Amino acid sequence: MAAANKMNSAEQGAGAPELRAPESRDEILKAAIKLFANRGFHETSMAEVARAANVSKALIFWHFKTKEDLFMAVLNRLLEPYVIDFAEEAGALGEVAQIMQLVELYLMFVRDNASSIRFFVAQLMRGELASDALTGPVMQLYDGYRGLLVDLIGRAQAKDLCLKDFPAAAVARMLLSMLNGTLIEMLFAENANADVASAIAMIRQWLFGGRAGAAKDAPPEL
Amino acid sequence: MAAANKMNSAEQGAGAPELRAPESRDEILKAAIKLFANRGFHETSMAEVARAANVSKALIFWHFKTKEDLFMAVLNRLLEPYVIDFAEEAGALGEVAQIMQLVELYLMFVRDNASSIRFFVAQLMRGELASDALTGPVMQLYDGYRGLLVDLIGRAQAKDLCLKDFPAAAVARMLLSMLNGTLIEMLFAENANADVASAIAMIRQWLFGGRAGAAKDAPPEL
DNA sequence: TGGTTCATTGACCGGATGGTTAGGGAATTA
DNA sequence: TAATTCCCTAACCATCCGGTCAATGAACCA
Repeated sequence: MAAANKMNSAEQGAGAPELRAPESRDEILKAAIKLFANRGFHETSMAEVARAANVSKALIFWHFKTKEDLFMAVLNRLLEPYVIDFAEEAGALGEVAQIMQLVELYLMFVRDNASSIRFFVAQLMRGELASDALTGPVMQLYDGYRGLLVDLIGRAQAKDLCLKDFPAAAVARMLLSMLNGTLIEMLFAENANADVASAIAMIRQWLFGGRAGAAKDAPPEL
Repeated sequence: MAAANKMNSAEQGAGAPELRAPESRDEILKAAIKLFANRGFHETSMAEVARAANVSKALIFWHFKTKEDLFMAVLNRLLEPYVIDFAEEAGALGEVAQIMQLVELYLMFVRDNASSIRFFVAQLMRGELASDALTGPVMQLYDGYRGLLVDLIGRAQAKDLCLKDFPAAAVARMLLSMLNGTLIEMLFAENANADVASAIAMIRQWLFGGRAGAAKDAPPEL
């Protein structure tokens, strides 16, 4: 029977579990990601996706019932790297080191996923589509991150390791504003790498300024 | 001759200098602003604009040669309040007071123009159209603001009135990141007013923390 | 061998969209 | 009054878009 030899030529790699269609579906997804990401939903036609993926338009509709289906698939594919467990990432270090590690995590994540983040923010901005399918996961991630921050900052304040002039929630909100501000700076200007280290240094100084608190046990390694 | 009685019914108000057509053009512009702002360019059809402005579609094309022409007109109209001379706004106060006034100016401006700013950011994000017509003025404004900030911070540092652990340019960049972060927080969540005062307080503490510098001569009045 | 499923396609369809055109009515001008 | 200009419209047009369909070849199954 010459078993297990379905695919025609190229290797199939680790296929997603839910689909059978060999590789065209993936080709379509890749093309759609590129097009949707830098042209948006309404500005991208199915014919363009088809052309970019070297398939017929009808095949796209065979794989995905509708254009919005395709868009949702793209969205979910792009959302995959966003499943992060921040709590797990920050080991059992001291509060100060954990906070700084979260800061670095945020910045490095932004740097490494700049293009999809730009896409998501643009998408979030104008609620045009997928407002629920996007805001859901994104907000969950965001709130988790902020929760961790508030908790850690609160504990650091209790130990007098960290700026105490404002309630932990306010400090956390401001820290997030700094991070988000740096994010959009990185998103707009393409000089990503340069000022990340500087931003980290200034945040550390702001949060733990005078205190002789925990040493710099987590070198940035950017 | 019954002079000066052209318009049919409603008062015409202060007409823009460059156009003759009585009021329909303005009606169209107003409708287009609303539609473009919260539905985007490609998602807004000329028929919709026509319906919203209570005119025929053809009239729009009589006033504006093409859809993109209309969009540019909308853009310029929305850009009008953005012609601010920051240097003039901040009078001859001390450096500290001037910096804080710039900060408040930024935040209040964002609060008062939230909707058009959201539109601009969304537009800037995805370069789909008008990338030049927008980035030009916006960047000019932004750079002017940052320039002022760098200068003032530098002078404040020289007088030992302000945080000196980092070069003025870096401090200014971080301050802008904070402001931009607060901006996007205000843009996404609609709780605008609440945390502006808090943000201002934290920025003041960050910049002029220990120093017994200039008094709070400019009450926020938010 | 013949049937069934899978993967794929070119051709087609109704609808919406940006844009045009020919014309009408009111005011101004001559 | 006649011609001209300005403002405005209904009707039209070509094009493109999302989506459907009938057909086709290849692999698998009986």
